[in-house]
Amino acid sequence: MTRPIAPAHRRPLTLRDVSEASGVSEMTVSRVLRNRGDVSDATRERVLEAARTLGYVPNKIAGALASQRVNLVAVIIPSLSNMVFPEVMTGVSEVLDGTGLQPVVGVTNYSPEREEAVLYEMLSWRPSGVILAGLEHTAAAQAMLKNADIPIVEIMDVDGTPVDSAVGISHRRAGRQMAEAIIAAGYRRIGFLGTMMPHDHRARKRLEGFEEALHRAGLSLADREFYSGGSALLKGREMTATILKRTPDLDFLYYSNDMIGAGGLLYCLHEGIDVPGRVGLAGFNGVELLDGLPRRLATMDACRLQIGRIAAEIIAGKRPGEVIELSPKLEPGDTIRQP
Amino acid sequence: MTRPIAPAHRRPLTLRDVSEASGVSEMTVSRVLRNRGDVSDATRERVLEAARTLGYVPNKIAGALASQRVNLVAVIIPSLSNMVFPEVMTGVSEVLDGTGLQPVVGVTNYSPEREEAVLYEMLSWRPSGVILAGLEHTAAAQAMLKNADIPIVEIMDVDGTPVDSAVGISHRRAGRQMAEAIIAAGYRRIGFLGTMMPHDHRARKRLEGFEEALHRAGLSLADREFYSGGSALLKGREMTATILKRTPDLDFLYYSNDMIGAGGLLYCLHEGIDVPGRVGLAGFNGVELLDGLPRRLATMDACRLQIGRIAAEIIAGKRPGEVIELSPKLEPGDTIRQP
DNA sequence: GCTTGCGCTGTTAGCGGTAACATAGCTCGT
DNA sequence: ACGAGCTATGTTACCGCTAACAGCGCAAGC
Repeated sequence: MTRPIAPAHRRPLTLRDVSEASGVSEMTVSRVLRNRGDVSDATRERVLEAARTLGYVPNKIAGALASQRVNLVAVIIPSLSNMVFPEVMTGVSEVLDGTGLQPVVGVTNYSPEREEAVLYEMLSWRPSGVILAGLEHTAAAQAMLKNADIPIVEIMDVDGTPVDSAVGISHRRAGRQMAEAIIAAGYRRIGFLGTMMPHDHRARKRLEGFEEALHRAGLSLADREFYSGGSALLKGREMTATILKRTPDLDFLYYSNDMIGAGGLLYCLHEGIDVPGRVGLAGFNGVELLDGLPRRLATMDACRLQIGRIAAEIIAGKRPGEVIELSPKLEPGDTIRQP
Repeated sequence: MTRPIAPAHRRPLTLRDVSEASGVSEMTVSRVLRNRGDVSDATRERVLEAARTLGYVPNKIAGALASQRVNLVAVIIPSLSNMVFPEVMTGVSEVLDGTGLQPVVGVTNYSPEREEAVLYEMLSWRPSGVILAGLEHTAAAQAMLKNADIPIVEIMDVDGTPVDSAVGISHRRAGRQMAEAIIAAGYRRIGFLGTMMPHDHRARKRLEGFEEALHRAGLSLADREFYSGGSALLKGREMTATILKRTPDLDFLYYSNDMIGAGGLLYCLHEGIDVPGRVGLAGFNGVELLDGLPRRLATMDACRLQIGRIAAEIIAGKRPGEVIELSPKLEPGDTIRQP
């Protein structure tokens, strides 16, 4: 391993080094590097040249402390591995890119305690704003958010009371709408398949809305099956086999996410089960993956990209903070009978 | 909403506020909050109590400047949306979790210029280490890395010269091994399907190794098909249709990643093509998704979790820096004839 | 010629912590 | 009884940068 080529005992470069190398004051160097204030072209060139040849990288820690400004936006999400949050991040980045603000991601793995810890850590860097998933947080986290005195945007969900702003969809309503569509299509023996995560409040709310609509129609869930961990596609396959064996007369399966729904779809196709005639299927999220499946799974778009964009716009001050409810679109695909 | 105990026109809280509230010096407060040095239990309690009721969150900016220590590790990767880097991140987090170090993710979208910009931004926060994907960087990025005087780990690939340490697999060798297995299984009319990204050096190296092994066996690629953007699963499906129409006598399809490979597999199954009898298939990466497919796609594990772990161990100083080549395991699955 | 105003550059005083050292009050051994 | 050796706490001097203001030289105005 070659330790970098450089004077053995290098002191890290500072503005002073650049200032000495270019024969101007540190302040002038600072102005040049930040493009702030008037500097003559000649001086500017000399400074840039010196900075470049020295390989100077400004110290944002010192800069932030002195200016009381930090160009960071904390983005706190439950997981990176389920295709939904990366898309939110895309939206956030798109908008933040032009503003000089920089997203910093923290992952909680659906643990409220971890969320609290990540939030504490992030706030200690004094970011310009916080975007975080969900409306449910520990009391301490809520208190920190309220105290922070920066824009806070809670995303994905609007069923609850935000600390400051919120952008998302109503998962209760989403569940309700899907149930209504299923009932309208004539299905009656309906099963639910989902995760067991106690802290996935959005999945919970969808299920609540779903059951509520069923009850209103005089129906109730005929069976349900839960999982945790593992390959979602595989789990979807397995759970579908299990639930259909246990309750053979089910005529619809509602999955809490598209990935397990896709597994279920592949299972049914493989088993030669008539979809959507004998059994109808629906998932949730509208992930891109579904486009490649042999048949298009019914699903509901969660507006992820747009949520990311709007949240970032609020943080960037391009838009007033408030509660913004987006309307997910039901995409019937090919796995739900047309009534 | 209960406004926490705090004045309307709140000045941000500092150590001084806590020190005044608890009647000790700022230094003592600092010691308590960092668990450093001796503090009597009575004082500690008083300070913690004061900090808690005030809702004080330490300012790491000031702390880092004063102590010249930053507990951040920059992790710079090309993309979050392809299932491979999230797994690397998992490995990194697992190891870093116990160390007080914190990963900060930057995404480059496979653009060298963006990588350079992200690196500059990250280095300006003076992290304790850098983990970044690949061995190919702009000259300026290389220079920054060399100058940074912190541990640098380049991950995923070992075919080239690292700045400092490297952990990964040889993609040339991986391509070669897959070709050898395919040839040994008796396939002769081999096609390649992959991305068009000019900056995906690892995919490029795999293809080079693959073709090299073919040539050595007196063969060459019978056809090839490229794509960019869109749903990988769908693209895999479409490209497979295209290439098989154009060159109907192909008896093997080598995909540059598992996602398009899965699309191809679904297409073949749907078309009733005998896999692996009439056509064999193989992908690359060993993504979890494949577990749920109707048939297991042949692939090669890229050791992503382990790469993340080892890289983090090097940064955390638990392991000497060096070039570490891992050996990917060929998983023949069900889509390659057994010789 | 002397002021006025502008363009450019420098000086001073922190930002909110922490390292390093200083000090006050003890307990002890002898 | 007294200094050594603790423990618990305070003091001082920065860390590297920027806000705010001060100053200088020079062209234009009168």
